[in-house]
Amino acid sequence: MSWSWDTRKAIEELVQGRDWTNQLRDLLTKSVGDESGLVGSEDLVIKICNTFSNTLSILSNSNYNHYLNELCQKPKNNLSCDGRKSEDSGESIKSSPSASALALKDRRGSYKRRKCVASRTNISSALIDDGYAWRKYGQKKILNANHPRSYYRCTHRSEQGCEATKQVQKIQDDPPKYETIYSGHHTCKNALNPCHFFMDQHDSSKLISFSNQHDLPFFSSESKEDYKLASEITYYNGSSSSDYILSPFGPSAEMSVLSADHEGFSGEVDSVGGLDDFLF
DNA sequence: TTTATTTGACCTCG
DNA sequence: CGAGGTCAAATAAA
Repeated sequence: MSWSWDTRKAIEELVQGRDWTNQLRDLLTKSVGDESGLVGSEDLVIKICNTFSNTLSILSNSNYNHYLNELCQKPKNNLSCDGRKSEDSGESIKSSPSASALALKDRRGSYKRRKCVASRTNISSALIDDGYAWRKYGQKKILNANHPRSYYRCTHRSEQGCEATKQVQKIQDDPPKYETIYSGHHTCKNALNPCHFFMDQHDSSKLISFSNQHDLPFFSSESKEDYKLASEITYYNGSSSSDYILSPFGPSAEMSVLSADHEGFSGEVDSVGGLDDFLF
C-alpha cells in the first residue's frame, strides 16, 4: 500500500497525539493529590493540540479538504436526548394486503435510488449514539447476512430538509460488531450535540477544539437501548483515493480509518491490517 | 392524539 | 431478474 507523504505525515502526527494523550491520561491519573502531574500535563495539552492542528493542516491541503469543510459546517449545539432506536424486534401482526394496499401502487416509487453518494462507515463493538436524532424508515434482510439492515433518516428531514441517512447492521455476533454507514450530512439545527472537533477555516493555527467532552457521542448512552462503550473503526468513502488513519483516541477506542473508495467499502479490513506499523 | 416503528409492497439498478 | 433501498399503512408507544 502506498501513501502520499501527506498521508504518512498525518498518520504520524495522530499516532504522536495519541501517545501524548495516553501520557496525559497517566499524568492526570497520577495528579490526583499530586500537584507535579498537573504541571507536566499543561505542556502535554499544548503538544496534543498542536498535533491535531498539524494533522488537520495537512488534511486541509489534501484531498480530504472537502470532508473537513463538511465537518466544520456541522452544527455544534445543544443537548437533548431523544434518540429513539429500535433493532429487530418481534413480529407485528399485519393485516393482510387488501384492496387498499393495492391502491398504493400508483403512489409509490417516486424516489430515486442513491448512487455513488459519499459515505462513512463506522464499525463498533456496540450500538453507538452519534448524537443525532434518527427515524427508522425501513429494515431489510440482506443476502448472506445473518442480521437485517436497518435504515434511518434524520428526524428533521421533513421540517428542515436534512438529507442525512444511516444504515445500521449487526455484522458479527461474538463479540458483537455493528456496521453503521452514514450518507449525506446533517443540515438540521436540532442535532443532539454531536461530538466533533471543528476547524476555524480562517485561522488554521488554532483550528481545533473539542466540544463538551462529556457529551462525546461515542461514549454516551442512548435511550431505550443499552448503548455501551464501544470501540470502533470508521471508514470514509469519498471521492479521493488513499487511505487514512485518524485518531486512535485513548485505550478504549481502537482506531478510525479514512478510506476513499468509490465502489463501496472494498479493502477496508486490509487497510486496517496495513497500518500495523502505527498500532500497538 | 401525536409521534415513532414495523413490515410488506414497490421501485431502481446492476 | 434479484438485491437492496424506500414508501406508507398499520401498529405501538408516549
